[in-house]
Amino acid sequence: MSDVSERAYHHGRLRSALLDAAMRTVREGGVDQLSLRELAREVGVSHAAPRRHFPDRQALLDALAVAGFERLDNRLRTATADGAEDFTSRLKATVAAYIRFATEDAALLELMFTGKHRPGADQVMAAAVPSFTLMYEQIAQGQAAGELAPGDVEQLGIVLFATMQGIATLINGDMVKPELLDDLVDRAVEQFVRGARPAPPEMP
Amino acid sequence: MSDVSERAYHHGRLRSALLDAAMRTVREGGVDQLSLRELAREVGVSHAAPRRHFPDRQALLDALAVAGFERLDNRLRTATADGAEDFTSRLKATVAAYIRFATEDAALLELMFTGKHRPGADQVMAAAVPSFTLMYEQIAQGQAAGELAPGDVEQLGIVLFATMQGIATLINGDMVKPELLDDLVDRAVEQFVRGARPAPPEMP
DNA sequence: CTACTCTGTTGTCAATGCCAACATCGCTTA
DNA sequence: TAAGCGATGTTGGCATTGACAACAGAGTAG
Repeated sequence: MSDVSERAYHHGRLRSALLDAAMRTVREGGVDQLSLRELAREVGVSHAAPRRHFPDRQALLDALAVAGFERLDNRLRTATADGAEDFTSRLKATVAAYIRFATEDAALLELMFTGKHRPGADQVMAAAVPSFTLMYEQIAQGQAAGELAPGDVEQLGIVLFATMQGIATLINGDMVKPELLDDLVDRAVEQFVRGARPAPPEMP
Repeated sequence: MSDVSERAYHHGRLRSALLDAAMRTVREGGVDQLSLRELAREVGVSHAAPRRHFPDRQALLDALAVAGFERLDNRLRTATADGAEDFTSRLKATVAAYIRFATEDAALLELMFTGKHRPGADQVMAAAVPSFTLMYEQIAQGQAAGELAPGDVEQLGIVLFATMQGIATLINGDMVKPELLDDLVDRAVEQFVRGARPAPPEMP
């Protein structure tokens, strides 16, 4: 308790302060921009202080990635919860939320998925699980509602997730004109649903 | 003319030698591993020599990305050409080739798509065009063959490309078990084709 | 032969990540 | 309460790196 901060020869909140500052830097300037020493300066500690909380730079990046996945998961879940009851609409809401996150926090997303997690980044992988699970759940619901054909939920979910991630990468990498984005998302979802829906179309 | 190298106070092939060595390093150790000075040492020139060919580190990375896209495009085209005549099979061959490239050269792929291209990386973007075009062509052929419904070729192609790229990212990021890969690719393609095929199924 | 331009070399600088030795705070325990 | 101790910061230092400036060799054109 005490947002007085500023003082405290032991700072008290160094770890989270570092994470906050790092998050800001990464969002603004990208991962390469991030320097432990500069970070220490911003927070007002000595250049070796961060070492007590993050053994090396990579550890900080991993922690950032984990935090990123938590934020992403929150975004996805609220978007999903707020979405319409209609299956496809809700799915679109989820995907749209993902893409929004991805474009707003491009550098963070890159950090999250990029192979920068050296072995031992189990935490990073684990942090991604909830969001994957959310996709699986949505797929399962779609199947239960008869909108999707029954089948391996995981595989389907991964394909959908991959498509989202891929679109984000393409947009962030300037390989696709941003104007196309909205249509692209709609189309991708529709196309996904159409490709996975039950076989027999109709029979009036 | 003269693979003698070793001598030549002016080396003669410095630029391509640097690119080769850099490509090797990136493939083996990742982008972060790449150091201009180390590179110069490997090639046997002074630490400032690379500067004559690449103004800064980023320029080297961009050049590497361009070279990467060229390699990717070659792989895709030979795979496509060698593929069966059947539309779906050929598409699968293309996608499989993409994924193979992506998993074998994970670090390179990352370099290619990652937003590391600061403004002015028109070359990088341009280098990606041929591969996108290949996808568009395939889509168009599928439509001509009646396997896909007519519609915007670009949007469809981008969705497919994104799906490939996304799967690659997920695999390279260890977010998906490698055992799933083959099934995943097959499923993704089939699902794509099913989702984009002409509406009226049959009418006996 | 001279001047000019590539291409490569030497020397230097500031910044960075990591490490070791030292300092300080707060909590535990006798 | 006081000694002790571990967690948290600090100072100083080292090797590496990317970038830059000044210089040198080598080929070329006049």
